[in-house]
Amino acid sequence: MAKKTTIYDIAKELNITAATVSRALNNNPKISEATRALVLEAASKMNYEQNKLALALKRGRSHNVGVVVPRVDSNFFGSVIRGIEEELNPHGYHVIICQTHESTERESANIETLLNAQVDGILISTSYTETKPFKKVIDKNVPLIFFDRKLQMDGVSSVTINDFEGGYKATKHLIDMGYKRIAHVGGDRSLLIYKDRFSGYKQALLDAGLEINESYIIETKSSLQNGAMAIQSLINLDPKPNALVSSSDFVALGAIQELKRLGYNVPQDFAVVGFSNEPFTKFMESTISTVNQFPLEMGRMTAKVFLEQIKNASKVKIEKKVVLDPELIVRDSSKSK
Amino acid sequence: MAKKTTIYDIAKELNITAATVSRALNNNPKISEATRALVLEAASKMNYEQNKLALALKRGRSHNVGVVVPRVDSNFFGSVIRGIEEELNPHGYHVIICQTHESTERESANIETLLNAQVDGILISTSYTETKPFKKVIDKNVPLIFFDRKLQMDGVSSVTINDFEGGYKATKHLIDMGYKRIAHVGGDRSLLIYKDRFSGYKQALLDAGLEINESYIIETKSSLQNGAMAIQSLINLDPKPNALVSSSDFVALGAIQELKRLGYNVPQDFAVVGFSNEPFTKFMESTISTVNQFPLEMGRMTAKVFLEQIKNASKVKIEKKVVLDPELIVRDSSKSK
DNA sequence: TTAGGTTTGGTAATCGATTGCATTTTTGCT
DNA sequence: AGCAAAAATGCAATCGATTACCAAACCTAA
Repeated sequence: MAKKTTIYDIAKELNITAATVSRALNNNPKISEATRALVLEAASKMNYEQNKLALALKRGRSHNVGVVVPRVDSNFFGSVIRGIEEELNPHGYHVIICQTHESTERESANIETLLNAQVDGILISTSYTETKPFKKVIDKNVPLIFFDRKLQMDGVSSVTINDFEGGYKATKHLIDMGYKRIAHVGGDRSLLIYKDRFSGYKQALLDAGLEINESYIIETKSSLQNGAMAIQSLINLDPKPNALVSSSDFVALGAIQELKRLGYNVPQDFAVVGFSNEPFTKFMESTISTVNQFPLEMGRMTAKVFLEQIKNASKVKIEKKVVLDPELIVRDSSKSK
Repeated sequence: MAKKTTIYDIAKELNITAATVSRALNNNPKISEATRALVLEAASKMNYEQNKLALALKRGRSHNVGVVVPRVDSNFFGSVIRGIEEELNPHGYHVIICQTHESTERESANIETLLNAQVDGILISTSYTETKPFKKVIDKNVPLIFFDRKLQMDGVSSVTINDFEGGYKATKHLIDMGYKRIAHVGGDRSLLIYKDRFSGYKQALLDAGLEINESYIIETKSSLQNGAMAIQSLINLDPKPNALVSSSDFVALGAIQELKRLGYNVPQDFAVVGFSNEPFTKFMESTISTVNQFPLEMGRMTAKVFLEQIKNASKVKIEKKVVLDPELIVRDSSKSK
């Protein structure tokens, strides 16, 4: 039940004022070495520790930053958070995590609570498609940074990967391997990341002089089951596709499993490329080609952009767009025809 | 740059005192309905929001809890954190995450910073084997709860799974399937979880009247590579084992891959059971038997124990040990002989 | 000796909210 | 109308630290 010692306790002990104690502890040059030594000794003897809450109230900075993600139990977001943490901790910042489960209501609620917890910044991978909910953050002058799933807002920085390039590379790779009837199974295209990956897919086809077959294009949520279902409908088309670019590793895996169940050989009869480089894609017996989004780097970079923004708080608002380059990882599921 | 409005601003606006405003906002019955209405209206008009920092300083409670884990980018800890979050958020608590990377120095540093960030509790999966670093937390009267990787400390609650039972069930399952020469590849046994899993393994053998072969027992860190290496050494023994219980899914996978590379059939020639139910274990073409630790429930339960502890803060210290029952999940890697 | 400069340390306001106690206003009752 | 009880609000301290401004004490040089 040790009552915490404050600078007042130390002051009383030494018959000086709290102001002196504070200055001594903060290496203020207006304090003589003699008293400083006394204070430091008393402080350590009394197990003094600065109360960060009081400091935060005085300074108006909590040294906490909020991170909002759809979920924390996926490798991608887990790694991003890890990157953010590793970059921010050494600077004395703590990371407060919130999950939205892709619900915009929850996302709003999370932002709300983070704001009045007085966080020094909000790093978010949003599920919103409109900027309205973020106006308030801007108004309060709280640094806001998007990562992965961003929105286009003036004066707001973001760290993303080039999703267009990711979609393009994956598709071009399949084309280069000789596949010509390439399907696309992607996520909700009202989200920029999915829209961009899709655009990359289309562009790659166009650049190769291949035509875009609307019936080859499926929009669905990321899950094994939806991957299987996608195959079921694609396989009935005439001519049926012989390759698939997905914006999700889970869809890719579901598709591969279904293809095998139906007796197709992957990649000979049907090639598949996923997206995100989830761990299981390289653990499979027959590994899955995918696109690496460098989540650790994304997290680190997001944190760096935040720190930069904090430093220049007084100056003009800066808008920084960092776009990481995705890496195509070719594995068994698309290796040869 | 909207300067935040405080209760003083509202007070000035209405020509009353801040005390009245505070009471009105807190539904204190000493305030007349008339003024309360006025205050509420002014508050919403002026976009008032309570400054939690000031509140925290006054109350001595920050409504933040610290969660310390080896890492956040694994499915197991990610899920535990998710469970904690989901349970704690509705009660107004925020979760501050720290990673230790299994380093005890980092763990100490994390505890230190959490303490002077004035967290209301620390939930931790420790890498320590001694209780000394936690004395300070106890002294400061900050609720401390261990989960998964715990230490035995008087008056400290914990939420774990029955690791002994997990090891026992996995081993007994292999025995029931007819395997008699069962090896064990586990983690550092100075950590309780690994020691217990190992004990379960031994007990299952003893109960079945099988003898314990010391050369079948390997202690190593969790990784694919170490799994492969374990197989390399086990396979040279005479008589060579024909099954393996591991305390890690990664070791199990590494072992399976190496076995296949060497031409063995899994599970006919050699059965394998892992531990933790990592996602990839069920995504593989040939799935991996494992032990489910119910991480989401573990997280939720840990949070509940914390909330309970907070509520009874004034009363005697309570020590609550929650032990979840692990579930053996039988899959391809051990299904038949 | 004295005006003026340096050190060193103290005083008191501030950050934003809560709350025990005192005071004022209102109400109710005779 | 008079007055005690009840209701509504104000005053000021508190949580723990920082810091602008002020005030001693000491020193220096003419």
